[in-house]
Amino acid sequence: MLKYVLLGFLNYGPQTGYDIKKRMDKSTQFFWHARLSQIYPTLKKFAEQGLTEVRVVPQEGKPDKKIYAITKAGRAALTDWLAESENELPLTKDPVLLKLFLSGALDDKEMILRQLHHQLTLHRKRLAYFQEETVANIEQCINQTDSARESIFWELTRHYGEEHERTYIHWLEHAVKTIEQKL
Amino acid sequence: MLKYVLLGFLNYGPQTGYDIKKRMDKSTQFFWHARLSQIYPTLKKFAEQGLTEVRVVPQEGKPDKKIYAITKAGRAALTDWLAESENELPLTKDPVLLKLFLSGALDDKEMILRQLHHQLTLHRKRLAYFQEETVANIEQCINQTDSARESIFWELTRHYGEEHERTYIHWLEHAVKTIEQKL
DNA sequence: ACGGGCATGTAAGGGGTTACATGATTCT
DNA sequence: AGAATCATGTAACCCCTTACATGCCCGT
Repeated sequence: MLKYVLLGFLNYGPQTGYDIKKRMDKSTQFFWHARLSQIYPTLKKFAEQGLTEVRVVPQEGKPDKKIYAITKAGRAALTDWLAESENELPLTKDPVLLKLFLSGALDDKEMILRQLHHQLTLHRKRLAYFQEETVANIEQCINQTDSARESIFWELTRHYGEEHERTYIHWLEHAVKTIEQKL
Repeated sequence: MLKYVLLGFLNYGPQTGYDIKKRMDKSTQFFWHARLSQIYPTLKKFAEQGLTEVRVVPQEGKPDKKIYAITKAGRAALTDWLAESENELPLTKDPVLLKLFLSGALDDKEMILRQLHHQLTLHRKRLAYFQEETVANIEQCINQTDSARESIFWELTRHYGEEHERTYIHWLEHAVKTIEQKL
């Protein structure tokens, strides 16, 4: 899967693995992410498969830059994958939900409430992130690269993030109330 | 992490790995899941660590039943873990969001809309599942095992599932409209 | 007759994380 | 003075999935 994410980013224009990582951290971070130690080897394989072409830019004091550009074959692989229908729902693993589910094993209701309040803080921060930083990132990207068409999709996924966080926060507030009253 | 999930289920009462798997499929399935091929080896290690005690019930035509019971040490390990605060937000990987984010690479808007409609079908089914099957499962479990206290937590996580699906569906509907209009 | 439930496991491989390695420049 | 940014990678390890292996009983 990472394969296609990388092709997807290369489709915006030629860039290095390091560049892709930075962009990922600012955009797909919350529904897709990867480390450099996974990105570099994956990119390396692309050349063999004819999905990309590489230009090496020598540098001093740093490793040489490897600028990857997507090929026709690469673009074809990407669009094929995008067109495939997704038949499985994503199987999230959420330790917080899991802990709450199993919290019958805890006698101390204050402990559970502390956990939930802590989560509220984290999710409120992330909601703010989607409402501020992400909006700014998208705007900046539109200005720099003239990508009105793409921006529709970026905004849609950003909006999902915002709505998701809002729902999570409401639910946490509801959970706090329920536990305070019923436990 | 699976370690604690298994301890959590064993805390409801002694049972086999097969039993745990069945219960998991009916309850935590959507925020935590595992295969039998992972559950069995993990349970096996517990005995060595003194977290469980095993009773072997001979059977014919089937492998002998191994009924695991949690020990004091096991319960302590479980409650310690439950009390630990979660500092990371769960990093979901959602291929649908990812594809939509990268859909600028597709010229054919109908393809994108088809994908979204397909997702709507899947999520509506799952919403119904949370509203029907899960409710029934919880009720059945309360009747069978006298677990009013635990049921508060089960209902809270079920409720999360319902709200999450509702939000996802609303967002998909919004995405469909946006693409129909703006693309 | 065939599929599903019961009940246990092993082995191979894929995907991902963590740790290690290098080294100049720029910001705080 | 120390951290962050730039820029690449390798190696060990862990978690998880997929495939394989066995075999009876029950329902349709």
